[in-house]
Amino acid sequence: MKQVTLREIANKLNISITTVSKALKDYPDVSPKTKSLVKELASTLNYKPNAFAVNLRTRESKTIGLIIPVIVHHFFSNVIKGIVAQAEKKGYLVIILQSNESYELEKKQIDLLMNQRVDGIIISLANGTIEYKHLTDVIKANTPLVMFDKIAKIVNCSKVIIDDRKAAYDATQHLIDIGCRRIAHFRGSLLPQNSIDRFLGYRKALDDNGIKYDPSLVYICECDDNSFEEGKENARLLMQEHNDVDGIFINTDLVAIGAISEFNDAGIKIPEDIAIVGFSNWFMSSIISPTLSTIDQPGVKMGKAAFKQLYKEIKLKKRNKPVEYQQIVLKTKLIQRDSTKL
Amino acid sequence: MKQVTLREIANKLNISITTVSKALKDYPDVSPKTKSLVKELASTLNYKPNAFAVNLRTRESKTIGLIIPVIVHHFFSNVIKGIVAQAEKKGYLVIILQSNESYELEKKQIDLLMNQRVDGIIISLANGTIEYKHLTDVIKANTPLVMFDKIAKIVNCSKVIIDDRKAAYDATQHLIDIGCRRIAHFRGSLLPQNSIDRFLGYRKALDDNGIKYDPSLVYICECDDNSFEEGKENARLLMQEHNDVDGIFINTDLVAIGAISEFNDAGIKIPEDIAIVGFSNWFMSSIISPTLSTIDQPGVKMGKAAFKQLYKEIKLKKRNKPVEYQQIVLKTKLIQRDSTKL
DNA sequence: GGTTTTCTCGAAAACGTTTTCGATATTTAC
DNA sequence: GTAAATATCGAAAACGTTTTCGAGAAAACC
Repeated sequence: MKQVTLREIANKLNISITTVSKALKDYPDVSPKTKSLVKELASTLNYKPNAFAVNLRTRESKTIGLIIPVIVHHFFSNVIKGIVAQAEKKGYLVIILQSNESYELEKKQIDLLMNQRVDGIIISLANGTIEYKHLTDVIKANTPLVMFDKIAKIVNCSKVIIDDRKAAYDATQHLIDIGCRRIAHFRGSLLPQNSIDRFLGYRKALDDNGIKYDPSLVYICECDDNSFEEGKENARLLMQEHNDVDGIFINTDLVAIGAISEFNDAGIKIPEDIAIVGFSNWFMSSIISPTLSTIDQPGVKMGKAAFKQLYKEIKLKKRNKPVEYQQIVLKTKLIQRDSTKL
Repeated sequence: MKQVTLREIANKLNISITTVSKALKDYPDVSPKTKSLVKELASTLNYKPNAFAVNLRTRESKTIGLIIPVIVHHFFSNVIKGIVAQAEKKGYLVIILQSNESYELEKKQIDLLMNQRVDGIIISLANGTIEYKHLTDVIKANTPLVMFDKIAKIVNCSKVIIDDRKAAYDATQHLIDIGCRRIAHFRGSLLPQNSIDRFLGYRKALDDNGIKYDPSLVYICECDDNSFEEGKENARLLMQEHNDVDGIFINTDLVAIGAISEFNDAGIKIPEDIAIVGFSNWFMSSIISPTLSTIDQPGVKMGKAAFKQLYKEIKLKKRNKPVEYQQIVLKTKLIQRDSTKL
């Protein structure tokens, strides 16, 4: 039941702790004979180095922290999957925390992770986060930090994102390409940069095609737990207020699916009466009827890229080499399905 | 940039490290005066205890491990959320690993967590897991272990589950109650105990109501990534082979939604022609048309319960008190929606 | 006044590992 | 044969904390 230590092995072989340690790590100044003796005994005794001691001595824990706004979310859970998988490959473990979109919680969690002395932190910001001292503190403490998706441009660190503006532009352009001229937009809440950028992409596409921007065609939804209902609600409003709309670019697939459901019930034909493009390529969008055109937002890839960057910075920092922060922009692509097949 | 240590505080105040440590932890044998001096300096210097050193000394890391088959899954991500939230309340952090339904990976991950010396482990088994030595090893090593949902009955440890058999019984009974007499079952793959139990509950309900069990009415699906397609496929087969069926109990909501989609396309009316009950109460089941009756499987609650039990055992173990393993069975409930409203 | 109790404090060991540096023994070179 | 190079090992410090145990001083008791 007692754990096996270097000392134990050393005693049994009548050699020093030093030599045992070196033998196990293949130091050149240990003879092949003792090396094999040590290794054999270590494996029969099932020796496992005490991580606590190793951490203390080497000042690293082979552990990183991950803070995300919500865990139960198709995009974020894909990111988690990507990070965890990539980290495991490199021998790193991932501690997960959920900020619940709360700035206060996020601050506490950064603190928790720093106290735990994780080797690095990956974070996607809460909507409520508008100050960044807790993040710059991380950087000051020389702990690698990578932000993804919901980032703060001002903070000087590596970032992994998609080009929300371009993606939204593509989506809107697609609607225009198939003949839509009166295009509405269901956008996310005002705060996060992502929904602002998507809105800007939408406007830009209109401008570039000589379509006048009409603010009354933009509907806001909070995109929280009842996104589906918000989609229905906005669809209802839209039908009342603007029966001339022939296309909608919608911030999120779930909202789009709500809208589709409402239009289906109201007997409005998709895409003949109204064409729809969603965002994120949630797997339900290929299942709903009609299937939903959308922008593919590569969650797993994003997670992997975020960890890879963090890993690089951890390694550089360890060798006291300068790190240069990267802004990695992953490609999105439009996936055309029935909701825009005219 | 350098980290503040007890020694530093001690030197600045010309007292011993011991006294500083004691002062910060409110030991009774430190005078109020020095206590306040120490605390004040500690806070102005922004002292944070070195977790590595604390871990080494106290032999605990305030960290637990969690192994699940898949992260991107509505039920499991809810469990993660529950565990992470509850753990954070008690000052514990959670390391997450995904076994990918692979026994080999699961073994390695158990090893990883044990080497990391987590204070406890929560696990939901991979389908591929049929030997349990890696789990009994955990228990032998005196590390608290709690299994949930996909458990191994033989392994002697605490478990958090639902009564799959009863839940399936209730679902089937509900179909019978609303008048169904020829009831099919789309079950999960043969391996995991859960899908066996659900099948048994289905049979029992038939028996108790004097309905003859017909094996040809049971369809198998693997319930992996293309569950939706499996639901459609099974629905197609069912229509060909048994056009007299008037009700189906389906292992998983996503499969059920696939089936609904196929029936909708084929012009078969739900619930008039066929009534359907799903399983797990995925939020889409209240959104699909018609809305899907289902069994509510409380993921967040399960996560919380699992952590609470683990926490108890960690505390007991710390005091060298005997722990008695619990089998916690959470209540499920049938949620009636349109797919069974005749 | 002497003894006991109470208050404060600190020395030191311990947790288990890593790594530096020097010591000894052995080999090689000439 | 001696000198230099190489091969093999171990002592010891260090990482930063926690906790036991005892010491000394001050207060309380008789």
